Amino acid sequence: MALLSAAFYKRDTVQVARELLGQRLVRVWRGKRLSGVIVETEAYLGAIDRAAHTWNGRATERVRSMYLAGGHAYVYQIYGLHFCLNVVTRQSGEPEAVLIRALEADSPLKAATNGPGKLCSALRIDKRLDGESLRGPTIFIERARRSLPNEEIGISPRIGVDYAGEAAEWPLRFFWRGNPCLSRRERRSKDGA
DNA sequence: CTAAAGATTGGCT
DNA sequence: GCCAATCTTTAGC
Repeated sequence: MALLSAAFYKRDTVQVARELLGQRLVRVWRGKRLSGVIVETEAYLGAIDRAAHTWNGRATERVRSMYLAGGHAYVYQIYGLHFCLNVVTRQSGEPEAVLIRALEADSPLKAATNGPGKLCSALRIDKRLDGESLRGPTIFIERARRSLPNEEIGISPRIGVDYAGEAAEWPLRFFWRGNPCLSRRERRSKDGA
């Protein structure tokens, strides 16, 4: 399977977040291949986005890898317990990223991957992978299929960013509609979440 | 230096 | 629905 190209990641963050749906995240750990298909993502839009770690131009040590060129990993620890994996987008110096929120795990992976912390635990992703290339030997993303058609992509506000004021309402969460491995169950009501 | 919160999760009422 | 776990980062003084 072909890796997603370097150019794929250097585009508009929302576009990358949508097109990552259906592609396969692969982690090579102790000679084993741990992988799953991406079914849920969120876009984080840099300085203008109060929900993003790089809001208002923040450039602290933690977020250094968000300033790398698109196609690198940004991994951070949350609540002292969990790690979250992000795909850095756009050009170097443009600190935007896509949070990977859920996977549909490939066999023989057994652990749950329906949440950003859970998928990192299942794929053995931690701070050591922060800043790594996503076209490297230990972690990469393969094209597993064509982009999903629009009607299969659900859209909602992002999860867990209530502190972000107006940005908390922005429709920047994308998910594969009806997939059983989403971090939250898809509601059938009109709000489309 | 000190304090508070967090892009979460799992367990319990 | 509510809350604690657990610790790094960040904001504030």
